[in-house]
Amino acid sequence: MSNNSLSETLHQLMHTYTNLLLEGIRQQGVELSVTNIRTLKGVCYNPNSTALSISKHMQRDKAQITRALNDLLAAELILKTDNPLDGRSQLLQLTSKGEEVMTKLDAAEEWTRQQLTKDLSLVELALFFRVSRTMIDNVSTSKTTDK
Amino acid sequence: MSNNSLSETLHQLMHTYTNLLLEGIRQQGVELSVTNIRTLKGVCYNPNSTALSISKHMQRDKAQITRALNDLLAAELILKTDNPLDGRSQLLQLTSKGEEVMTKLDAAEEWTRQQLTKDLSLVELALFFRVSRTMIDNVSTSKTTDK
DNA sequence: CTTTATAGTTGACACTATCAACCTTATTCT
DNA sequence: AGAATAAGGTTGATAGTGTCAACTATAAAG
Repeated sequence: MSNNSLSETLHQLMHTYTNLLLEGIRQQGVELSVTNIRTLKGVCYNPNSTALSISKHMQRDKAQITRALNDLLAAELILKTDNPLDGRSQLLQLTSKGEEVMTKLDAAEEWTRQQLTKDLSLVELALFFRVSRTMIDNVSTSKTTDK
Repeated sequence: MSNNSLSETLHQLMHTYTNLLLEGIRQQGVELSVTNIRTLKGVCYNPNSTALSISKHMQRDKAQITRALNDLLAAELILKTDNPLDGRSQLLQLTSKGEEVMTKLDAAEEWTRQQLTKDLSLVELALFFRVSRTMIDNVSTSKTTDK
């Protein structure tokens, strides 16, 4: 319980969330790491995604994306097809197996959300999201403008 | 920016926070990892702390604490003294150098908090903390009771 | 048609988290 | 007291995460 600093609160919240999410994912019989799951979600929700578009979208390192995509390819959850508009890149899409897994992941994520937020009103939750977004934007906007 | 799920929001918030905190810490001329910093804070804010008390307090693995304490010892930020009440454990305390570093860390953390929350009212922030705490407790209490 | 930029891959490294095995000291039980 | 068991702490191993730099290949600009 301990410290009430922003730092400790965020660390504990993240730790709690991640473990609970993994538990939900395992319950669904899926064996992917959180990073790979996020990447899969990226492919799912971004039409005509490429490795770079996902990297930018999630603000994560290209290298990490490459490796995650390799894992997803090996698990036959996604497909790469040559990008007709650019010989350097490939377009990404889910396989039908990937779609199935996404359904399970959505269920796991929803289950996790319910566990975490069971005592919270919609208003509280909405404000939580809004505050979180404000914090993120407070930093990332100033970062992108001065570069 | 992308997905509004709880998952993505938390990941982005954590990513933003951690990087900004590290930036603040580096500005203060401190070269410690976030884990070591949290451990140092644990020693600082828990009187008569031992490795185990810190481990429990922060809900982190014993092994991780041992290694963090070794780093802090090597950096001469903490001292171990034999626990007169239990020959298996040692009591931990900050050295004067450790106190100095803690002062810098507090400044860095405060700077980070200000950056992140500059557009937020005290009421919003308090609610954010309360909601976070509720989420953490929603899970950790049910975990500890059914074990 | 050379220079420069972009998409993606690979290697290396630091940090974080978790588990199991182990050693030493305390505690409990008989 | 002595054996069994538990608790504090250390170590090794392994998986996952995040970041940087170097590199290949294509594309775009001059």
